[in-house]
Formats: sequence, C-alpha cells, structure tokens
Amino acid sequence: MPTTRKPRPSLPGVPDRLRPRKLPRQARAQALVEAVLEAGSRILSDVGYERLSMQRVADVAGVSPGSLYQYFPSREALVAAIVEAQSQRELAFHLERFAAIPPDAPLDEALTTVLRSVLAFQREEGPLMRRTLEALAHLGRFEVLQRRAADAAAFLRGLLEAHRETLALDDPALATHVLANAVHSLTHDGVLPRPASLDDDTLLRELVRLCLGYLGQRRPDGRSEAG
Amino acid sequence: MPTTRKPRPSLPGVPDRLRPRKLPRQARAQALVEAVLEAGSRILSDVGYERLSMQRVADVAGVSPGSLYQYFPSREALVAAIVEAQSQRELAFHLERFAAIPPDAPLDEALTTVLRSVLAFQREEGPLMRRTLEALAHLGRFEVLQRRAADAAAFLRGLLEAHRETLALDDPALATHVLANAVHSLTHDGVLPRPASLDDDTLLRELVRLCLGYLGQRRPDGRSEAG
Amino acid sequence: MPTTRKPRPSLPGVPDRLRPRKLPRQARAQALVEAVLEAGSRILSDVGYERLSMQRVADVAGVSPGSLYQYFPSREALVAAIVEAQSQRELAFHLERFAAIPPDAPLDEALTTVLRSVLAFQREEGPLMRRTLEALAHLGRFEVLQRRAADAAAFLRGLLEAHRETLALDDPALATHVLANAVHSLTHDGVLPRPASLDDDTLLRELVRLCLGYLGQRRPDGRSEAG
Amino acid sequence: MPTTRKPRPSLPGVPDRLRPRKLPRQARAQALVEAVLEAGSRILSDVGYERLSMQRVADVAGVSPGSLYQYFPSREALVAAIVEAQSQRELAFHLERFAAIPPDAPLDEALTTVLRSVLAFQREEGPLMRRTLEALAHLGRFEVLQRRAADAAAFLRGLLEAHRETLALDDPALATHVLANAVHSLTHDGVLPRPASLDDDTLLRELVRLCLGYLGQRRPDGRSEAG
DNA sequence: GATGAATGAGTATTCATTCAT
DNA sequence: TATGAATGAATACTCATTCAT
Repeated sequence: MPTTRKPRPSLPGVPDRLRPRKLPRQARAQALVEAVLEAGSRILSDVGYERLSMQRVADVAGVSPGSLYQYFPSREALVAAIVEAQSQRELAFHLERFAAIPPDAPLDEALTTVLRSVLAFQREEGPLMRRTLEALAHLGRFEVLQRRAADAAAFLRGLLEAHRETLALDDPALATHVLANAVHSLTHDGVLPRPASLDDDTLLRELVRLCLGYLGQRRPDGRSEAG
Repeated sequence: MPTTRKPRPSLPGVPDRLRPRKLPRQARAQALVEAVLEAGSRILSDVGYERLSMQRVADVAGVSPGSLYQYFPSREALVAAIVEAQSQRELAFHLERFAAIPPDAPLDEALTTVLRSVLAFQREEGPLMRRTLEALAHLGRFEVLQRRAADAAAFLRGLLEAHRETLALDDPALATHVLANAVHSLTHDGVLPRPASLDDDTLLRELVRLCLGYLGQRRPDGRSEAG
Repeated sequence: MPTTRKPRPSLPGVPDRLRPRKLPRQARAQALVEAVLEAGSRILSDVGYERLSMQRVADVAGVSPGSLYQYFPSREALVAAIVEAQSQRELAFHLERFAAIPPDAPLDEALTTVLRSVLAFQREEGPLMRRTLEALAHLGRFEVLQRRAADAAAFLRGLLEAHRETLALDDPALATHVLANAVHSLTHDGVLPRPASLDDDTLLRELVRLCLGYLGQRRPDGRSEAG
Repeated sequence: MPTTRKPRPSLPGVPDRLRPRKLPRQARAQALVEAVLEAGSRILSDVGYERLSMQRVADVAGVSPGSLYQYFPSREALVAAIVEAQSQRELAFHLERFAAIPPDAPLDEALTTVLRSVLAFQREEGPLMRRTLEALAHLGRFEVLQRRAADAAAFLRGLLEAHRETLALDDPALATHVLANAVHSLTHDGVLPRPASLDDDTLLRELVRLCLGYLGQRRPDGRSEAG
C-alpha cells in the first residue's frame, strides 16, 4: 500500500527553508501553483516584499492560505520561487536576442545588441525587477541575482576576450566588473533614476560610448582611436 | 487675537507623516532627540529597517516609547530623521574635502579628489549607508537621497562645465547622469558587489579611466587623446 | 422490502464520534487498517497525542488522508482505535501469564505472579503505555482504560475473595481499590518516577510487602502474622 | 536619560522560554498579572492545556493579547507561571497544617495529620491539580512537580527517620518512594478514580493502614504488632 | 475504493501607537 | 513632560476534514 515517495526537489545550494515543498502533480495543482506565482508577481511588483502577505497572495490567487503552504513552506520560499521564475524569464528573453549576434561581429555591434536587449527587458519588466531586487535583499540570497549577474558578466567577458587583441586589457575580470556595474546602474534604476526625457536610443548610444571609451576604443562613428 | 499655533518645522516637500512632530526646545529635550537619533542609527545599521522597532530604539536610547512620539509622529518619521542626519554627515564630509580642490585644477586631478572622497566615506560608513538606502526604499522617499544625489550631480556638472571647452560635450546633463550613476554603482554596492580583492587605489584608477574615457579624454598618464 | 443499512459496528457505550466508521471487508482494506493502526501506535509512542496528525499517520502508513477517513471518522476515533488495540494486547499478555497460577496457590505466590506480569509488560511497552494514558486523558474517555482497569481489579478481587478467610476483609471492594491504585502507580510511572537504580526484583518484593502488609498478612518470609 | 535597567527575574534552573518577561511594577500591572493568572487557572482547570489559548486567557481576563506578552513571552511561559503559582499555594496549604504536628507525635498520628492535609487540599483543588499535572507533561518540565514531590518525600522520609528504631527500615529511600507513590495515586486521581462513595475518613483510615502495614507496624487500633 | 489537492478556521506572536499616571 | 502599561490589528503558519478525480 505504500505510495512511491517523491523526494523534494533538490536544487543544489538552495537552503531548505527556501525550497518549494513539493511539485504539483495534477493539472489542477499546476494551475494553482501558476496562479499563485502570477498573483505573487503582481503583488510583489505592486506593493513590495514587506507588504506581500500570504493572505494577500491567497486572496488574489483565489486560493486558500492552506494551499499555499502545500507548495511553499514559508513566505520566503514563495518569494524565492517568484524571484526564480522572474529570473528565468529574463534569461530566456536575453538568450533569444543574443543568438542573433554573428560570431564575427565587431565589438560595438555586439555591445549594441546586448545593451538593446537589456534596455528592452527593463522597459517591459522594470517595476517587477526593482521589487525583485528588493526581495532578494530581504531573503539574504543574492545568489539568484548573482547567478544571473554572473551569467551576464560571463557573457560580457566573453565578448571582451573575443576582442582581446584590439583592446589590450590588463585585467579582463576588472574591466568586466566595472562595465557590468556601470551598465546595470544605468539600465536598471540606479541612485539617479532615469529621467523620463531620456529615451532608449540616446541612452543606448551613451552606454556604448561609456563602454568603448573605458575600453580605450573610439566610438563607432567611423573615427578610429588613432584617427 | 490668538496667535496661530504652528510650531511644526515646515521643510518644503516633506510630507506630514515624515515630518518631525516638534523641535526640541530645552536642552534636556535636545539631548533626548540626539540620543534617539544615535540609537536609531546604530540599530538601523545593525539590523536594518524592518527590525528597527520603536521599542528597540527607545530601549537603546534609554527613553520611553511615549517620549519618542513626542518628537517623531511615527516610525517612518523617525527613520526619515535618521536618514536625513546621515545625509547631512555625508554632505559635510565631502564638502570639507572638495574645498581642497584648486579652482584651476585639471579635470583628472579634480575628479580624483572627488572620487577619493566618495571611496573614503563609503569605507567608513558603508554599512550604515547601505541600510540607509534600504530604508529609503521602504519610505518610498528617495527625495532625501536624490537631493543629495542632485547636490553631487550639480557638483559634478560644475566640474564638467568648467572644462567644457576641452570636452566638447553635447549634453552636459546627460553626461552628468551617466557618470554619476556609473560611479555610484561602483563605489556603493551595485549588483555585482565589490570583490574584496579590489582595493581603493585600483578602483579609483579605473573610475577615472571610465570617466575620462567616456568624456573623450585620455587617461592622465601623460598621453593626450591625439597622442 | 429494502434492507435496513446499518453496517456500523455498535460497541455499547462508545460515543459515535469515537466509533470506527466501518469495518474493513476486503483483505486489502484489512491490510490498510492494520498498517494505519501500526503507524499510529508508532507515532503515538514517539511523539504523543498532540503531535499525532492525520497527515503524519497517513504518510507513515503509506496511505492517503482520504483513506484514513474511510475507516476512522475523526482523529479522535483513530486514536481511540489505537488505544483499544493496545489495550487488547495488554490483556492478552496478562491472561497468558495468569493462566499459570494454580487455583490453590497461596496468596503471596499468586500476587507475585501477577505483579511480575505487570512489571514485565511495563518493561516492554512502557513508553507506548504512557502515551496511551496521555491520549486517553485527551479523549476524555477513560472507559477503555477503566474497562481494562476493571478487568484487573476484578481479577485482583477474585484473588482476595479466594483468600477471604485468612484475610478477614471488611470491604473487599475498598481493598481492591486501594491495592490496584497503589500498585499501578508504582509499576507505571507515578508522580515520583521509578529511579533507574530500582530493579524489578526489588520493586516486586516491596510491592508484595505493601499488599500483604495492608491486608494484614506477614510477608512471605516464613513468619506468619501471629509470629 | 537612561532608565535603570531591571534585570529579568532569574529563577535558577528555569529555561528562558518559560521565564516571565518582566515583573509588574505599577499597581495596575500587578492587578493585570493577577487577573491573567486567575483567568489562566480557571481555563486550565476547565478545558486543559491544549485548549488554553492566549486569546481565550486574554478574553477571560479582560485584557488584550498584547498585554499578556508584556509579562509572559509565550504560552508556555504563562502556563508555567500558572503552575508555579498553584504549586506555591499547595505548599503553603500543607506547611500551615504540618506545623501543628508535635515533634514527639507518634507515627500514626503524624501520618494521619499529613494525609488529612493531602486529602483536604485535593478536595478543594483536585480538578486544577489534575490539569496542572497534564500541563507539566506538556511543558516537559516536571521539575516543578518533582520539586514539590521531593519536598513531600523529604518530609515523609523525615517522619520515617524520626521513628527509625520502631521501624527497622533497611532502605528508607526505597520505603519513601513506595509510600509516596502509593499515597499519591490514592489521594490524587490514579488509574482507578476514587468512587464517589469513598469518603475522606474511610480513605484516610485505609491509607494509614497501608502505610503502617507496609512499614511493619500494626494499625493504631490499640493492638501492637506483637500483640 | 483510493487518492491527494484544497479548504479555512484557528493559533501564537509582534509592534506601532495611545493614554492614564 | 516623561513614563511604560495597554491596546488590537495584522501575520505566518497548521491541520482536521472534505471532495473532485
């Protein structure tokens, strides 16, 4: 009579308290989990981590609080799941766009594609992204973020390495760090939030200029550095 | 003719709920307010916004919760006051250092002094600054921050304007925005937190490089742009 | 003429809420009920009444919560069944041993056999017995216990009656009450839990002494009361 | 401005989670604490540990739940306080009566006084005592109980030692254990609850008989053992 | 019959805020 | 003015029980 025991999903490195309790098996349950995650995203985006209460999520998802706990052992675990889902969405978004970069593309062109993708995602999901960051601070788990940031950094570094000879970088890791942070603060909201008057194209141009300027290359306006 | 009672301090643009209730008049009261702000800073820095409770502040300040409410109408108001005080400290810190910049200093030298000051303050008050930012996020009031950021930006812009002819800037406001954000994310903790291995001197050099590169100037290693 | 449907077992004196819902008919169902009762005993013994949850029993038994409710209409009913089963086990244990007492055995010998059996059972099933008692307290139904206690008392009383002339008892019921309680508290855990240093043989000797002393007989050390 | 810090009451051996949070200072607070303890006693006595909820206590005491937590950091701590208070009441009750025993009283007379006191207290506070025991089981802290039981045992043992020569005890500790448990189970509710028909006087007589019989003395009906 | 997803009332606990002293 | 006792609404979480599949 014993049922087959289903082990809890074991994502390496994720502490137990943040791990989902069990995976939904029936279609009904899948729908529930999805509804919950969507409601959660909405709420997180609207009111932020602190005021995201389990009751509120349950209400919005049209579900009982007990059901939440079937799948998420704690508020933190729920938020972690929301964040993870968001992170996956971001990754997919970018991968799709990055695939369009030809392997032999010049640096400025590749950079432009990358930065355009970043700006596009931010335009669509900016508020939720901000709340996601805030939530991560509360969870004390920047790993998710840093995993994504590390992915991004790795990609950027790949780009730099691919143009290594034209750049003559002393320390690629340092350059990556500098550019990733600088770009991030300007695409996501840094201290000085982006003024409404600053359109994507202008910002994109400045970002490219910032990167290439730092890297010691001239801007892609036809004039070479030695020009 | 009754005098209109309006002893509450009226800082323009600050919503009522964040405004201190009244100003301390007697020496004893002044001491109380100071003790409260100091205790509050300590607590904010140690445990963060969420776990800063009125009771805890009262306990640490050696004051009763009732007394807190004599001067701060709400927790938010108290935190706002703490943040404001911290902001004032930061301003004073930098002004003192900036005063040392000669009016005719070359851009790279001036920039170096400015950035050194930023790094120095961050080194000393980093944790509290981080908590302060977090708190501001909760208050939904970045004005304090932005006022300070605007001060900083104005200063930076002044610097750029002073070297306007050697820079040929199309849009000084835009350049200010770009540099201020980029620098801030690299001096305070951006997405990618500063690795322990990255010392102040190296970071300072890269920051100068980033700024001058973006501005179209060569780094201060003796080679002019036209090299 | 429709047959009147009344398959529910009707144990006299047991309130409905504690009565099992239906008796298992098929072999599979029997196995299920047994698995449930065994799992329940284990859990009751391990963590006690309060922390015995239906979900936990279902998990350990490898059964779904829904199935539990096919046979037990409530948690209380389940616990009652567990307790009853345990009680039956105890009865069987003792009956087997008591059968060995010759009908004409002297009182002290008979008592010794009885008390030895009590101690033996306690030694083997002590923890579960304790939990069972606790559970009974929660159910507010000491009937199960008292039925068993009454069985024991009846047996003891039979013993006393069998030696009526040598004992000159005014009130056999009273004597039975006194001895049964006194013995029970010393064999099961009374207020003062049995010290580890007190071995079964010593305790057995003292119990016999307590009983015979109370009954006005001398201990079985050869000396008659009249010495 | 610092207030004098009042240390939390430090009862040795009591774990923090069961210790009262602070002592009431103002008359109002004292009254509150008393009201809470009384309400708690009532509820514990009426419905038992499990169903004693903080809300219920607050309601009955006419107090807000928050106020409960001013003085008791947890439900367990509240229950522990109730139990302790009850224990103190019991101690005081007996001490008053035991004081009336002349130092040179014969054993049977002293025993009679002691047992009469036990029965009297049980008559008045029986139900609460039962619940208190149950509560102690839940707290996992029999120390309170055992402290009291040990007091009682010590007193009993003193009695036995005082009559050492007439008793010829091999092992006073063992005798104390046996008698204390036996008596306790008969005065408090043992397995077989005391039938309504069994009045205090009769039970008292039997208890004395049980003790003296076990100790090898004849009952106080004038006949000596050797008689 | 069996499953396990879903329910929702119930619990302990916290904390900003008020107010009698 | 200062105190600190009192408040009560709000929150995360549990678990006996039901019911669609």
